[in-house]
Amino acid sequence: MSVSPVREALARLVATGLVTAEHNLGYRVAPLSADDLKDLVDTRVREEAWALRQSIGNGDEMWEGRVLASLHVLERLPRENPDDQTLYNEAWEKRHSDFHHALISECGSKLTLAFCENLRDLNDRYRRLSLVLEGGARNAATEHRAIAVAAIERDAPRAIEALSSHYLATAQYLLETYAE
Amino acid sequence: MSVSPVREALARLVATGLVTAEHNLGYRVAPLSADDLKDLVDTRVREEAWALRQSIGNGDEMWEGRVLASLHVLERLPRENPDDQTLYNEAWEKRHSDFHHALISECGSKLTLAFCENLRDLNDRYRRLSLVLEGGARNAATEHRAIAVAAIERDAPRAIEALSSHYLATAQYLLETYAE
DNA sequence: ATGTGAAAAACTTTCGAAAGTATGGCGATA
DNA sequence: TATCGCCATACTTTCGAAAGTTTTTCACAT
Repeated sequence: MSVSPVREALARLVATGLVTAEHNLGYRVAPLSADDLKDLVDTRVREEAWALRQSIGNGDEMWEGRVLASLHVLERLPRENPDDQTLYNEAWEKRHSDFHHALISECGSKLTLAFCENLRDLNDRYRRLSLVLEGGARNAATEHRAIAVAAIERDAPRAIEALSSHYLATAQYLLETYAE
Repeated sequence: MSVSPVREALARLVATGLVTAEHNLGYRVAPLSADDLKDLVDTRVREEAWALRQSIGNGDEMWEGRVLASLHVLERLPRENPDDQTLYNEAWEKRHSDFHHALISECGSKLTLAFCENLRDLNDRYRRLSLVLEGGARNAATEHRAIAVAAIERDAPRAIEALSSHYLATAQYLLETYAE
C-alpha cells in the first residue's frame, strides 16, 4: 500500500480518539491514563444506563429475541483463544460487542447509539489490558446473563445496576492495579 | 490544492457526521431530516442538561467569570452580518459557540464535552437554516442572559429549563414550518 | 417504443515521487 | 564544558498522474 490509504485509515482512528495527530508530527497511539479511564467508564455507564432504560421501554419481543440470541452465541464461545492463550478470541470479542449493542439497540437515538459505540471502542483497549492482567478471574458470563434477564423482565433499575457494575468492575480492577 | 488534503478534510467531516462517504462513490453532504433534527435536539438537551448541572456544581468564581465574559461579548455583537444581511456574522457565531461552551466547560468529562461540541456542529446547520426563515424574530439575547444568570445563581433546575427551551424553540419552529 | 450491452466519459482512489518540515549530530565559539 | 548555529538525515505532507470504478451514451435488437 502507499501512504494515501494508510493516512485515510489513520484519519478515521483520530476521529474515534484511538489515535492522535499533530500537524507535521504525524500520528501516535492515543495514550492511556487513569483519568481517561475514569471519564470513559463514568460517561459510558451514564449513556448506556439511559439507552438501556429506553430500550427496555421501547423494545418489543423481536428485541427480546435479539438480546437472547446474542447472549446465547456469546455463551457458546470461549473467551480465550483456543489456539493461543496470549491472543484474543476475536470471534468472542465480536459477539461480546454485538450483545452489548443488542441491549441498547432500541433506545431510539442513533446519535446516542453511535456515541456508545465509540465509547465501547475506546474502552476496549482498557478492557483487553485488564483481561491479560486478571486472566479471566471474573465470571463475565454470569454478569451478562444477569443483565439480559433483568432487561427482558423489563426491570430497568436491576438491569442498569447489573450493567453498571459489569462495566465498573473491570475499570476498578485496572485502576487499583495501577494505583501507584 | 491537490486531492490529498481535500480528501483529508472530507474524512474529518465524515467523522463529525456533516458529510457521508461511500466507497468509490465519493463524499456527499449529509442529508437533513426531521427525524435527525429531533434526535439531535433531544440528545443535545439531555447531554447539555447533565453537563450544565455538573458545571453548576463544580464551577468556581473563575467559571462564573468566563460565563459572564462570554455573555458580555456576545451581547455586544449583532447577530446579523453588518455588511450583508444574507450572510452570517461569523464573529457572532464564534462567540455564541464560546458562550455555550463556557456554560458546560466545568462538567468534568472531556468525552461528554467533546460529544456536546460535536452535537453543536451538527445542530448548526439546522439553526442557521432556522435563522434565515424566522429572520431573527425570537430574542435569543434575552434567553442567553436568562441561562447565564440562573447558572451563576447556582439554580440548576432553572438554568436547565432555560437552556432546554432555548434549544427546543429553534427546532420546534423548523419542524412546524416543514411539517408538510 | 423498450430493453440490452458495449464503449466512452466522468469520477474516485491509489501510487511513487517531489516538496516541505522537524530532528539529531557536529563543529565552532564563548 | 556549555551553547549556538548549521548541515545532514529522517519523516510528514502534498502533488500530478496512473489505475480502478461507476455512470452515461449510443447503437442495435426486440
